[in-house]
Amino acid sequence: MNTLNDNTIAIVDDHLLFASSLEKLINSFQGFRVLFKAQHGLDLIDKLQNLNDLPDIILLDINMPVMNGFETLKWLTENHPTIRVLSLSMDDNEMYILKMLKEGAKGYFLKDIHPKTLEKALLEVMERGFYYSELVTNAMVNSLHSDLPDLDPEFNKNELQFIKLACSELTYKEIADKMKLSPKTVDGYRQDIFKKLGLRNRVGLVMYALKNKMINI
Amino acid sequence: MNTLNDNTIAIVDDHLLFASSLEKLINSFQGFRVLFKAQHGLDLIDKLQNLNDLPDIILLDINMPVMNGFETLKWLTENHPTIRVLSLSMDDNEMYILKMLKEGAKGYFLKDIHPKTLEKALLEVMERGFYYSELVTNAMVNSLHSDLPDLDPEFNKNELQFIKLACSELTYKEIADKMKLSPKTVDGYRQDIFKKLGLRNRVGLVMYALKNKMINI
DNA sequence: TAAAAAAACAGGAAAAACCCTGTATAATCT
DNA sequence: AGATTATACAGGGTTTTTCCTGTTTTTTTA
Repeated sequence: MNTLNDNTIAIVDDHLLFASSLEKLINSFQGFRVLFKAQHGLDLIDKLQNLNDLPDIILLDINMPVMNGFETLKWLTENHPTIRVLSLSMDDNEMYILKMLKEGAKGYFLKDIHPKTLEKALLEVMERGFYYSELVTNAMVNSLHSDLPDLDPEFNKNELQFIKLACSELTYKEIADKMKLSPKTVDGYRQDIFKKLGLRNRVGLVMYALKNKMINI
Repeated sequence: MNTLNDNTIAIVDDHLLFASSLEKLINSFQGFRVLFKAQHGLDLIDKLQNLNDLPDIILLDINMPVMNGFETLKWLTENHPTIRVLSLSMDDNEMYILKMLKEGAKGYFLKDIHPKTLEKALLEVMERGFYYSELVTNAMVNSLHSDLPDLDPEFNKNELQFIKLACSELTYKEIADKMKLSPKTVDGYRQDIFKKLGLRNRVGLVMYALKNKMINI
């Protein structure tokens, strides 16, 4: 085991138990070694800046506190475009997959894959630069013939707050009170958002917000 | 390392990568060794019946396909009450914690705990029979002064189907059509369920269903 | 099989959600 | 400064949801 020539890996995941365990697994792969672990995006940025050694590959979780996988990936492609980022999530949500690929991820895996698959993927990413599982290619193909609504619509602060409050049992009138706005204004937000996202009613909005992790359960 | 006297552990988790990694971690703990892994409850039952050796401890995930953690724990307490079951989840949802403890779990951990904590917990469970983290004791204390609605209300088939459909963009009339029932009957379901769960409106029902994993996002 | 319980269904009414169109005001740009 | 654009807000109507109180029908149980 030539430690010097090993490909180095960083793990970014808030589940310490998972990260620590995965570290052991990866260190048991020939030719790979975990350089460091981080709990979330900010932690990663901090560690990248205080270390003089960059990892070859970053395994990046999506759901994390403080700074999530999307934001982190965006930062990485801007600041360290040479590092290959593989997304490692529990969610097979197609929107997630497409969003991460669009941002420049070199692969997307579910946490239920077999260790051997991960090993193969790591090797392939080092050789070819990417690894697209069937999950990923399917998502890409599907995205071609289904016209999904706007992949990443923008919401301003008020709209975001409205969406959060709309996912509670508050009536729109109560939401308007909380936001110190007229009920009519709030109704305007609702209408704009419904049109932007192609929704029929409030339940659709709640499901949308959940799918896109705009709120936590 | 006396393999014969090691305490044995079974891991039940559908995330193969996590399970395999955790296995390596636990095998590195002194005095513990992973006997086998299962992907979900049914798989566990199968393996318990085909092996002549029972594990001392089972680490049980909650969110799993086929047979989830709640159902699995119920089966275990009925069929193998001597096995100590520790719940290992990503959700700090208080309802989850209480439900699992009520069913007889000897502990409840989040996946973001430190490996050392897990090791300590495993040791303590073997010595004292249980390990209650701060998370768990807090949940228990809170449950004393807040009168949560019915911890585990029962729903019949129609109610369950109604709840699932209510989490979509369908109107109640459309739901009634789908269920081949009168809209008034469906409205009766709604009213009963709202009262049973203390809900104000449909969004509340959607959030309830999500918190209790009655539907998937 | 008669009584009790549960499930299906109704009438009717108030509240909330939904939808369209239009105006005043504030912010931004040329 | 004047034009453009975005934001806040209104009027007013339709649909859906929510809620209350019943009756009829079916199923369960004694």
